[in-house]
Amino acid sequence: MSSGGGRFYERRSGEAASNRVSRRLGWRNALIGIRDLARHLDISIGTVSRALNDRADVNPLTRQRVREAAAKLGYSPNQSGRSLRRGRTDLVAMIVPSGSDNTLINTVFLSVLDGLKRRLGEHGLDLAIFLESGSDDRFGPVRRVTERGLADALIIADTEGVDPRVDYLGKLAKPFVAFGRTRTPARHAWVDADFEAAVEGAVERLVALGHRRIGLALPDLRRNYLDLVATGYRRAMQTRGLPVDGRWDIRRPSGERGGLDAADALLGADPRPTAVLVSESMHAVALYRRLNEVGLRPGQDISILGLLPEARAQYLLPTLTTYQTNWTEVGRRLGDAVILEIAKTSGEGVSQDARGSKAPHGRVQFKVAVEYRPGESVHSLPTNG
Amino acid sequence: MSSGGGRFYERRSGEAASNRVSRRLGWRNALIGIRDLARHLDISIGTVSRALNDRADVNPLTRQRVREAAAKLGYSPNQSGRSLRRGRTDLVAMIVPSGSDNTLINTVFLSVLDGLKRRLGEHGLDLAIFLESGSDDRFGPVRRVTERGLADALIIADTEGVDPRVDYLGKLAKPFVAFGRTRTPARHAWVDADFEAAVEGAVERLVALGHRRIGLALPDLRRNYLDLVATGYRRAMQTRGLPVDGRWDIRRPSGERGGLDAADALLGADPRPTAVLVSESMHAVALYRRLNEVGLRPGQDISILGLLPEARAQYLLPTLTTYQTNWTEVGRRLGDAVILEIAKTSGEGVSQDARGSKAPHGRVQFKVAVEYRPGESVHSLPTNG
DNA sequence: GCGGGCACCGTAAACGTTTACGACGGTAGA
DNA sequence: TCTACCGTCGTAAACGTTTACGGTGCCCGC
Repeated sequence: MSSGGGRFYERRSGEAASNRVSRRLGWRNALIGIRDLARHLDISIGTVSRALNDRADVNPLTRQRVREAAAKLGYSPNQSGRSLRRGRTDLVAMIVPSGSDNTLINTVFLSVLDGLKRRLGEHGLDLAIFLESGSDDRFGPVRRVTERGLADALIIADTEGVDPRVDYLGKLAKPFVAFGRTRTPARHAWVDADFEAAVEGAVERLVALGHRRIGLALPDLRRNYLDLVATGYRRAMQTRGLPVDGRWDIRRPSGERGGLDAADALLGADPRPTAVLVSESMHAVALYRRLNEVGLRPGQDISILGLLPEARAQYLLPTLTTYQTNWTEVGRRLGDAVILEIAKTSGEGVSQDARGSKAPHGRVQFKVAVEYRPGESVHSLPTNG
Repeated sequence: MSSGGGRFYERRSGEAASNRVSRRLGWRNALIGIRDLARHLDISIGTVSRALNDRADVNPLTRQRVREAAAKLGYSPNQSGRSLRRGRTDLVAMIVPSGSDNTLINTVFLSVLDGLKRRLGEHGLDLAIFLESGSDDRFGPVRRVTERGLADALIIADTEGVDPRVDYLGKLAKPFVAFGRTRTPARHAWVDADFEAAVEGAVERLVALGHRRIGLALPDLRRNYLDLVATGYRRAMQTRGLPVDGRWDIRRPSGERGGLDAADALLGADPRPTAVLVSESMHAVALYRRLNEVGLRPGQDISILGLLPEARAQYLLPTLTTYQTNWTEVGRRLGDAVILEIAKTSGEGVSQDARGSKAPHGRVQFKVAVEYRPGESVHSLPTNG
């Protein structure tokens, strides 16, 4: 019964099927296909497929037999065949900028991936990473993935204020989620950190400690979240009637060199700020270094407050006070949003006439909370400062 | 001519083909298939495929026409169909451990990815990331990828001394490259950093500065490269007739807590080492912190030398002297190795009888060089120390 | 005893490509 | 003029799966 001669429907093309497995190229121990499994069980491949896909019209006993045989022989459906037939790949593509310039994604990548991958896995989705080849062409991977049908949905990271990728994907009605907001008028799904809350909280906290001259040093990259931070900062200052001075509100190139420039600018300002908000790790490092050189101590002579992705705050001494985000949570939210987007479009396609009761049309737009992480780099001023 | 009525071979199934595009689920603006392109050009799909795949037996003029039409209509072959037919997916899977525990891969991930992705891209390969679900099951993703035929080759990261994944993949003759060596007797392809050279160079340099009591603090993770560092350290010490003391040669848990433990152990040893090698960022941070607390200064009272992945050495003050690796180069080497492995197995399958002249059977086994990055955390001892 | 319905399962047609094979027309050599 | 050959292209069969459809028994109720 286990490997006896088959029934008519398999003998018909027996001579071809017998060596079909061994004909697969490049495999010493060839993988087993659904045909092999069906032959082994003396059952049609249709039934095998239905059994494994938990369809209703299959004998529970048969289902059990098929399951056990599949486990024993190590059968698992070939993804290419399945994708071709079902029209979806069970793959989610994440588009990330390449290079080691200090962008947001670069510092928090693995944490986000962790939460994201876990959430996707619960829904049978895999994750593929596509790197952009440089800052020049942010468009190639997105087009490649959509045109070749490589993935069911995309996640685009490191969004800019106007990001051609969201227009493209929106026009194609391809499911996607942006990791970071944009200023695009069309509503699209995104997940982001609550930068406004971070900068508002930072200013509030410093003001409570007696600071009035608060500076802000940002990298001069074209990223939407940097604009959010900048405008949030100005609003927080103006709301409290605090001076907004162009000499304290600066943008310098990314990396250590730019950080040193920023430090020089801030320390050279007259009057100079008593506290500085930074958003990039290397800027913080450079600032510490300059302060050290001129004999000033963070948290004693001047306050430094890290704004966002600073998981590396602990490397600095004295410890950097910072607002951080739970990036794993961001990953999970991204996963949820992607799953929802996929469900929405596939649902629309299936029940196109039942348009009244279609899935909720709202798009996930979620700001993940920031949390205050006290360090040693903030000090209080005399109240009559 | 552009969109006129077709020839007989397309009219035959015209009524079915006419709405084939619109039947694809979930797409508002449906993608274009090879059939659409062929109909548009009034050419058979076989010729279109041959033209796009640069086969010889197609009129150069036709090839040109097809190319232009494909570009104009934005056609790109569907990857599922192509994979199914050709038996390969043009995808390389990289298996990485999840979690944010401080493993090697975690600190250098994006840099490696950068070089790797670029090299793969040159050969038309894409990269997918698969995260392991935890430290318990390092096996699931590997099996999933191979059984479902998700990728043409795998890269497994963070190898252990005996790694079941290499046995499994070796037995299946599935192309793979290990990011990190193993102690498996069977020869397999790997790319790794030259840890031996790093530790040898570190000891040599410290000895030249007059140090004799040199300590080593490693995380107690089960990773092969840590064993390499440990044995390399002992050999380097013994070769020079230097004492190897169990109190200076310690393993502590990963992370800051373990680093503080390590610092306490090293500083409490009597006599205590005058120099310490560390391999993990958080250990270095913790060591700095403890030294700071007890009033000792790195590079003045004790030498600290970072061994490997410390791209974050610049965050510490005084700067951490370190041996670093060009991780982008590692990524490139990984890419080369993967490409070679793929070529080898597919070549074997095609010309199986021409076994005498098969592709070179050697496997890439490459140690990427380490380079010395001077910092401020190393000092010299009086020669009669 | 017969018809209807149900549970289960086999059949075959897709999905979008690639590619072995053969066909056709034209050219050159005998 | 016939044959051989070459360049070019259409035909159709794969690749491995899913799924609509129909068919076979069987039971139940009339």
